[in-house]
Amino acid sequence: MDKRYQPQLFEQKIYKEWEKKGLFTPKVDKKKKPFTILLPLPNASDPMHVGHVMFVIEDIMIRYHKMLGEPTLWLPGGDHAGIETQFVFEKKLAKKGKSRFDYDRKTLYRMIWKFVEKNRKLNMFQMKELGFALDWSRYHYSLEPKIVEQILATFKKLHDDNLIYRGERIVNYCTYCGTAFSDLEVDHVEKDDFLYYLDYESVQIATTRPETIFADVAVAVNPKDKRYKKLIGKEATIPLINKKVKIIADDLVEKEFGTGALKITPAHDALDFEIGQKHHLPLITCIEFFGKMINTIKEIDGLYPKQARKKTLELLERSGKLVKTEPLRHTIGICYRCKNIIEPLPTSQWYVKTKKLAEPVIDSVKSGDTKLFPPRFKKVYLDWMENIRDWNISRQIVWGPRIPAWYCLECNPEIRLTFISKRGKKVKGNYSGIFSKYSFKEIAGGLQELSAPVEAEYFLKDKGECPRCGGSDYLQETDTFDTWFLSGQWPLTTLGFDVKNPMKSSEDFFYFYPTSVLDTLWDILFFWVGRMMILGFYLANKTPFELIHLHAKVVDERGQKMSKSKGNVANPSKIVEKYGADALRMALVYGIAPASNIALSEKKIEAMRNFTNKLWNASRFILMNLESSNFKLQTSKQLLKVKSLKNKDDQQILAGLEKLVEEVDKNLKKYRFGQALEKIYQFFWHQFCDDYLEKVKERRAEALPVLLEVLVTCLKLLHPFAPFVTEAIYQTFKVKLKKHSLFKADYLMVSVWPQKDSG
RNA sequence: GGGUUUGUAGCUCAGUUGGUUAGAGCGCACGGUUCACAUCCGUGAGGUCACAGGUUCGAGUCCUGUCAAGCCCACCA
Repeated sequence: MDKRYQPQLFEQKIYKEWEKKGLFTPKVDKKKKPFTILLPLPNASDPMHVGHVMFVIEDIMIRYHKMLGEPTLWLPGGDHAGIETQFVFEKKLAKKGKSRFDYDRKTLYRMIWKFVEKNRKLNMFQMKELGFALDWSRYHYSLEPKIVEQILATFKKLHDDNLIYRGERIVNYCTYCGTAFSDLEVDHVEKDDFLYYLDYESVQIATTRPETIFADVAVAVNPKDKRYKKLIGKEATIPLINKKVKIIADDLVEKEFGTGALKITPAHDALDFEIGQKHHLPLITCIEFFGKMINTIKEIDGLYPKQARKKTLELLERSGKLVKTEPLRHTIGICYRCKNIIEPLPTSQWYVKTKKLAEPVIDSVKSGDTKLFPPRFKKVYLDWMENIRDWNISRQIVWGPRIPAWYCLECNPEIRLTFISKRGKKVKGNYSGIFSKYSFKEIAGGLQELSAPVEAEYFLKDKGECPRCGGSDYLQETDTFDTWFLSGQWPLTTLGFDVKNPMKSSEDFFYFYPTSVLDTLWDILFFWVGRMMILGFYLANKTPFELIHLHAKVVDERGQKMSKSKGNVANPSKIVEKYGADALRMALVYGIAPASNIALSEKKIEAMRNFTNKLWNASRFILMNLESSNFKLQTSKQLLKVKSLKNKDDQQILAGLEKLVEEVDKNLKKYRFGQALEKIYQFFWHQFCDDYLEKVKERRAEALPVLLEVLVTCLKLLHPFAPFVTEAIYQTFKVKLKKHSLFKADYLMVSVWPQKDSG
């Protein structure tokens, strides 16, 4: 053995061997209950970052259960990650001076596909690099045909069950990304802004968005507000355009805020939209989808809202309608991806009715059929489920499967189309306005986007003709599915569930579903876990997992979240290269409490690297003694039964070992991985090396059985945390002690977990 | 506004159901090259466990309040 442990010499070699021997693939034994975890599928848009290394917690559980002799499956996958990926790709395009608008959707899709394939392979390599005991023979990708086929069937089923509808309402629209977002995808930030008091003649209103006055359709006051009682039903006048609107009463209006009178702009504010619906007010738009002003006045039209605000204020001031300006700190919604301000806009989107679907989920969590760890998340999870809103599943991007609905253009002439013509010219307009100039083939070939009015008729099956008029000029919806619609069915699709005919699902499904543990970052508890449960119950009538285990976020030394923009993202491959995978793995686990943030520092990784070296050298010491003594290497009969040893030190260390086994076991069962590792570290380094090993130097030969017993037991306990170095040492010993009972298993990875009474 | 978590050594954090002198890693001080390891070994300094009350024979650990920080949720224009 070398003087130092050099991970580079062993890691890849050992991983390949494990893989070759099929150790990652569970042996299905119907008499035994399997232990199953689905890997939270990494986004194929990006290489993995250090946060992903937290999957090591899953690896620890998997390896532990494998050593307990359970059929153990850890199923890997890759996610096409719709918006995320398209966003990353568009940034790449931008560097080349291009944008998504330069390509028709087929071309763009193909380009992204190619880009993603590269990253998918990189992701797989990185997971192997970290030693993850994933069953690669069951790997799935969210865009593979079988998976997509299933999720389309789910859409159909939801539709047949009347749980899908199209709705026109205010959505969170990012004019930069060009798509709507669900409420979950909107970040909120505090911003110092101003509150402007405007003179509407009969009444004064206060607003932060003076540029939207052109789309006002009413002014609302609280019915209990004495100041305005007399004005209800009267009129107010919008400045600059001198338009008269009604003053209405609604208790959603806060009396205390501003003047207590609220201008109602249903097209550009969610609250206003709600009030507008209630009072049957019209919808006037003054900001279009690319973020520019329309339907205003000639000084403003065509400007972006920011400039428009400035200009509007200027004009208001000049006309004496700007009464006063107050500073105001409030929160605004921004796009979680590009950080631009979210524009609430009215659009038609596809929704899933979620209220009913959430009921069995709530029951399951309440009754404890599905548990959460740490348990404190139960409350917030239930809270979200109980107040769930309908789920907008449509996204206006190309990257992902399109919603399987078709529109006949003849039957829906008001459909708005955007496409690139044969001559490479971008064309926009309603079908009714352009059908005479462009053939259907030309439109379909260069199609970028279509936008159908909410009342448009669609059909679900691509039959070859419109079921209504029999025509063949129809186009598929260009909206794609929200990524979570696909990954929300991950436990079902990857295990071979058959949506159309559940009884015909694959054997894997019946054996492994529900899975044992779902471990993930709490960031996506609602995004992902919530949807998986909803769809799991809806389709399979069972929870997808028995336990939801939430792990922590990795932050830098100063407690800052790792993000690219901060430039503090650590590259796991680089760390592995420098310190070894085991060191990185242990650095993320050692001394952490469940679901609290983890500050990763280079010092800590170094400390863990030193620990792997300590293991290595203690082993080297034992091996050297083994070789220099008269120890018969090939037989186990020569060994004394460790239990019969009389020496006090021996007894003490063995008692300590027994206690350690018990404690590690207890901690692992309670998901206290940090504690478990700390216990092993302390025992091995200080009790075993510093103390016992030093003491027995004078009677090495005699102590050999004890040394071996303690070493192998520690290797086993440590294996889930540091699989490589432990396996490397085990193999080194195995070569010398082939027949020894401690080295029966071909690989430490599949050896038997230490039992309490084994000493 | 509602919810939730955290506040323990210079730094990053453990401390499981309340039980003897409160722990680790890193850092710091001093001392060690002997045949496992300088990625090492030994010795040591350093904490009124945020603050104030309470329960208890006994509290870092349970309860109440205060202060501070973080996170999540929410339609304050």
